[in-house]
Amino acid sequence: MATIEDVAREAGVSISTVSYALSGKRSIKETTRDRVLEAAAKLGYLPNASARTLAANRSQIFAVTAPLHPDTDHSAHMTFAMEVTKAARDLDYDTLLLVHNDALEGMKRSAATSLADGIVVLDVDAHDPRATLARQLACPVVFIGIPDDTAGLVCVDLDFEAAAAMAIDRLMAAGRTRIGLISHPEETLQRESNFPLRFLHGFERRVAELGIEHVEITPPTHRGLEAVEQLLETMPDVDGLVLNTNMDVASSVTAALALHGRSVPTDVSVIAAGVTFSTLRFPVPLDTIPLDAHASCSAAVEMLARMVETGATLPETTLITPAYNDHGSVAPAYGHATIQAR
Amino acid sequence: MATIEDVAREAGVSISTVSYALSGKRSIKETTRDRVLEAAAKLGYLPNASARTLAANRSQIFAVTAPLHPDTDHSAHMTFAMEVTKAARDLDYDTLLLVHNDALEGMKRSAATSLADGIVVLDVDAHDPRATLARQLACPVVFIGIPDDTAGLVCVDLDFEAAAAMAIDRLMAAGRTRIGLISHPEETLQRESNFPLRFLHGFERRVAELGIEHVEITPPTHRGLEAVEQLLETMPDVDGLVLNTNMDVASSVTAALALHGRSVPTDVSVIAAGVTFSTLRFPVPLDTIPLDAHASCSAAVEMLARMVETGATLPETTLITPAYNDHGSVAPAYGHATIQAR
DNA sequence: CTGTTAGCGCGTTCAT
DNA sequence: ATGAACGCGCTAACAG
Repeated sequence: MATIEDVAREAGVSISTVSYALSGKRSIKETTRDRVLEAAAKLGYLPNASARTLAANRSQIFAVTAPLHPDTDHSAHMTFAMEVTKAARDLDYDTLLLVHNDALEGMKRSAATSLADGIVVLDVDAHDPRATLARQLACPVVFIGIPDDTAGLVCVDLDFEAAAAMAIDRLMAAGRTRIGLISHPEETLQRESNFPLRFLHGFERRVAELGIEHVEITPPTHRGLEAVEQLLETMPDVDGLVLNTNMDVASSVTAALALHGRSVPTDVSVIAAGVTFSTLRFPVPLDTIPLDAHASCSAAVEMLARMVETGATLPETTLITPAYNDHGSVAPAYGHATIQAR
Repeated sequence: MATIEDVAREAGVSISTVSYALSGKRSIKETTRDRVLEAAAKLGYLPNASARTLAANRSQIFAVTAPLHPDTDHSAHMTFAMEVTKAARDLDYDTLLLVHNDALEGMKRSAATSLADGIVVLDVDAHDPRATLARQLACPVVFIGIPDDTAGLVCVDLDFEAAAAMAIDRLMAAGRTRIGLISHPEETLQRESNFPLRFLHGFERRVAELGIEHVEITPPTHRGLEAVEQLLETMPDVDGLVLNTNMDVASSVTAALALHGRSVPTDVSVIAAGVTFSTLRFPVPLDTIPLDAHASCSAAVEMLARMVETGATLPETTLITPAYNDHGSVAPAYGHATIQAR
């Protein structure tokens, strides 16, 4: 590969002129800059990554820890990893993938060896050991997801509690007063994956505030039919349903309800909330309060870059306000005046 | 962070002694080595990644290009990315994720800047532009998957043609003579994703050799029910079925068949072939010819490491022999003597 | 068996 | 506006 020296010789200038011409960190006369740029293009010059890192004390690499659990929703997982990577590239960073059994050691290693300039933590549990570690590391860390104790951490995520409340309010506004929630499987809650818990809390708080009849289902598996049957057993006259589940469950709920004589949205109005997938291709599309991976990831990555580049200290927690996408799966209850929900 | 010089001072030896004591690249007296190791541990010393890379001309990083298409099976995709990363860690390499819109440019960049020592290419198409690029790069590249033109490339993958033949032979051995194949959706074949094509070829060649009645379904969507209905329309008396699909389709096939009065394995014997998922938790587990991500990825990564470390030139194509996992979804046809299939 | 030292390629300070 | 030179932290060739 061509080195900066080759470019300097080709352009008939000194090494530092090349460096500055390319980085723009100080002004270079128009004509000489052009000559340098031309020479660099001609030689296909790209600065050696490690030399640049060593000299600048910056690797332009973020490490990403994304543990894979048996109950992990691969699709959501992949979406987040990809969105982080894309957002990072936009800011001229590459991303290093840290795997599960290497999560803690990997974080330490990439910080201690200056492999990475910053770390992105995905799929956060309530008592995530990576939170403890992050507090000890000199290296900037951003969590996409929110552990119970956020002291000294920088976290970004959808406001799941607000999303749950929003779902309930929408159903209420349509006159739905017997509301079910199908949540993530027991296994996921057991390990204290935190966003389903936060959604649950938001749900419970809002139904308590409003004094609504409700029931929560945490199915033992990721199967929609079982969940619906369990729901109907507990609350046969359910008329509003909130889904905080993966796509498999959500996509089969309408059919499962039909199997038991309930139509969507007339008998049961349904909202999918805090989900990464689109329901537009479902036989019956569902109103959705999206978990927007792009929004979370680009916000997180931008914060991380700012911490790395300016040494900024950022607010502990950034909650993303939920949005509502109406696809017609919520209808006024029989005899209920239509209320403009907003 | 502590540097190698700190360790040298702490241990009372020279810098190079520390380097050699830690790398083991030349013999050091037992007692001094111990002193060095102790000092390093005490200071929590880890060599600076970029300094090491610059000096050794080796980054211990592999780049992984894993494009995400609209029809991508996220689960399989994630599995492969993770397996590559794990296998790489086992050999002391980290992995850098290259995203789709950055695939070609990312490969060039990570090679030209010496960011990566090698590149792993996933999800290979028949006419993959990354193949052309790989031939021009000085950097070692391994394909997990096989493009049409493998000249000058190193490729590893399951022998999908043999897997298809094996599936047919098993069904034949059970006296099944009217065989259906449910393949990947049209969209996937359109973009010439190569492993479904290779499976199709293997299937077609084998049925031609044996003169078997057969039908191939490439469903427009990823839905099992439609695929089965299409199959039964074309071949109502199908008695053997090969599934080269994603998990969603495979998991719903048994129910779809039941809906149309066919039982597994009696009426229709079923084999899932070239699939990454397990069918053990299906209501009716299926005989499986697995696409073993772990096997492919660790083989590929080991080859890549060998190319990087020894400069070895490796055979173009390594096909992994398919295995057969019997779970009872293939039964002898009525009136057919049981034949020992092996 | 161990120490000395010359780079690896680039960013940046200090001169000019 | 430009150039010379130092140093980032480490590996490996060379010298003993």
